[in-house]
Amino acid sequence: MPDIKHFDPDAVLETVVRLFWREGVARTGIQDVVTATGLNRSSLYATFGGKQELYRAALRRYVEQWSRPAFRQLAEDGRGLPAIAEFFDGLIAVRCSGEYARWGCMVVNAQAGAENGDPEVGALLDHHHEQLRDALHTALTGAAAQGQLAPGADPGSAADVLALLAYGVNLRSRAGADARALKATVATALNALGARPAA
Amino acid sequence: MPDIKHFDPDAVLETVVRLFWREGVARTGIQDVVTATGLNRSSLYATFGGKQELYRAALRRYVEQWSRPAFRQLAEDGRGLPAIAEFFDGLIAVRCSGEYARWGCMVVNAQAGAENGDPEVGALLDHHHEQLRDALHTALTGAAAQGQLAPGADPGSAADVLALLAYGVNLRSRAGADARALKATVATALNALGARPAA
DNA sequence: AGGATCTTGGAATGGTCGTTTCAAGATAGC
DNA sequence: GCTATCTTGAAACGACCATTCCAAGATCCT
Repeated sequence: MPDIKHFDPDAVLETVVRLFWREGVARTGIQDVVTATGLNRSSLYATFGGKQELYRAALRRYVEQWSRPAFRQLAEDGRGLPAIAEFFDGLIAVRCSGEYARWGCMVVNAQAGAENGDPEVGALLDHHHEQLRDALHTALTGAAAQGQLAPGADPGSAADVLALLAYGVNLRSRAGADARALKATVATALNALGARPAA
Repeated sequence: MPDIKHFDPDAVLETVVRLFWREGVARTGIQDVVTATGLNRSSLYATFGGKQELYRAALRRYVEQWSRPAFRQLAEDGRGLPAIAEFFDGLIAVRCSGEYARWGCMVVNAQAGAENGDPEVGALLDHHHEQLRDALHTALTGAAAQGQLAPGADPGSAADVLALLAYGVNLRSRAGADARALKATVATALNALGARPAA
């Protein structure tokens, strides 16, 4: 009976993610979405609802597609500090080179851009932070169990430090920070956490 | 011959700083500025120019009034790590309590909000980062001279770490992070940098 | 094939944006 | 007090904003 959609909503949302991620929600108009996706306003509104709903969907997709896999891999990698180093290496690589260079982290961008007021977005930001911290905490607990941490170092506190450090990386990368400099900075932090009495 | 201004441009700019700081430039309309300052559009445009120029002026004033004094005090305090701890304590206090609680840092907000494209704003962000890093570097050099750092720790690299940490504090505070948690996190980082072989 | 039901295209909506314009008001020198 | 020069108030500007509406087109079921 009914007609069927003449486009792939998932592919459209992917395009929308990139728009909001790179430009921010404030600087992206519906006209920009229409132009970038190729579909028209009617289909857009019928499929996703208004702009804010579309932004929320894009933010959810970003977390699902980018943050979650990275967090999962970090938490499931049992090597300890090397796993954390690899996590940051991957982060810096995405942030400073390739297609998404200088785009920063869409979640971090949302956090500072005052683009909220939307309670659902706020909750997502908090949840994202918790997930990051938990993944780091898991990896650091493994590191401690393998004797990779300085004696007396608390994995929980160290996870907090590294989470804030990750935010710093995301922020500075959007401003065009150098990948090598960021890597060196992260290495210094990891080294400090892992420092122990000279044997 | 001419008439004289019927208001104090400096007081007006102070009001504008608070508006842009708290709400962000995207969510603040000229009408909001007019309402908050009490003066009308003609005087606004005649005195400051357009919105972007007004935002730049407000950003400059913020750096001058908030960042610069804090950086100066940090750099001129010769105590080393205690000076850095006090810097972060003051930062967290402003970010989490009092009139400016949950406002974040106006410069950091500008960085993530993608509110640039304006090269002058971009240059200001870079300059701000450099100033923060330099102040931390100076304080850390003093700390190293007093034997407060872990052996082999490089003040330059440590300054990079703490600068990114400060960005993290500014970001999370805007999302409502707890002051005590932030203090504990900073303490962990400082302790890690200062850790040395058990004597 | 017929008809019900959804999608699509494109114009149109009211609202808000930043900015401009211009007459009226205020000041300082003559 | 008169005039030149700036400031102030308030209305008005065109452009863009997110959103809605409706006729036309496409699809599936019977």
